[in-house]
Amino acid sequence: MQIGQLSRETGVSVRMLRYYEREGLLRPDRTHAGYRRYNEDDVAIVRRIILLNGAGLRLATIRPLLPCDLPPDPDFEPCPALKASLRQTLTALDQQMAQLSESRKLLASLLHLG
Amino acid sequence: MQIGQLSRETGVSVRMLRYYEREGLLRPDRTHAGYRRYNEDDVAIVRRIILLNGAGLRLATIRPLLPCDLPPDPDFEPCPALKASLRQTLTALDQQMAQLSESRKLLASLLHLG
DNA sequence: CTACGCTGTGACAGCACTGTCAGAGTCAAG
DNA sequence: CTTGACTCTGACAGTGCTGTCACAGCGTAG
Repeated sequence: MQIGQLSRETGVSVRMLRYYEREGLLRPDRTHAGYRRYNEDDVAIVRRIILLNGAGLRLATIRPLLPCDLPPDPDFEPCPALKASLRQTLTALDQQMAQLSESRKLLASLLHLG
Repeated sequence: MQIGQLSRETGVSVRMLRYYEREGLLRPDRTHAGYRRYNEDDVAIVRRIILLNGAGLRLATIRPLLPCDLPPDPDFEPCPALKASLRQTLTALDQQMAQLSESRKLLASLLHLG
């Protein structure tokens, strides 16, 4: 499929899909005319990007974990450095969730919602 | 206290404390020489900013809820518009927590942590 | 062939946040 | 008075993300 369709299927703007590629998160084939061609794996990748990026991870953080654990490679084993980085990301995520929970509490109290 | 001490006490850079003021989140008094003077309430406000901003709320979102519910005004009642906005923020926070939880799950699975 | 919609690239701009630097005033200690 | 730490303002820069615009090529339908 070409970029417009991928955009419609994922809700990500064409602009951002090209940006993802520039940042090394997508590597679509090209037609002879230079048009990007995406496949279903790319749809899955974009959904994963949306998920992770929406959780506050930056694209550079997401990049190394994109080829992981997709259908073709369920037993993917990240290299030690990546695993360490993942653990760190996980810890940061936990901290952020705790902070979010605190914020939620504060907001709820402002609304007298207990 | 002056800005340097507030910075040390909160861990927020002097630069950002001035930025908070510019954005209307802080309103310190000034000495005759123009130096900003902060009090203990300001420390509490900055901590609140850190909490909310760290949870992804932007400063403009935080601004209207800062004078709320601080020691001097435990029975603060936000105006209807603000309450609506708070509810909206709360919903967004819940969504973000759900997303964070999903992301966490994904990351954990990549680490084979169940 | 023409028209229209899609795609390509590159540039410019904006937001929210953050750092740094320059030039000048303030103030307490020696 | 001099020194050194602190403060003031304003400007410039950079990051990460996002939109928009201009100009050009592609490709299909009429």
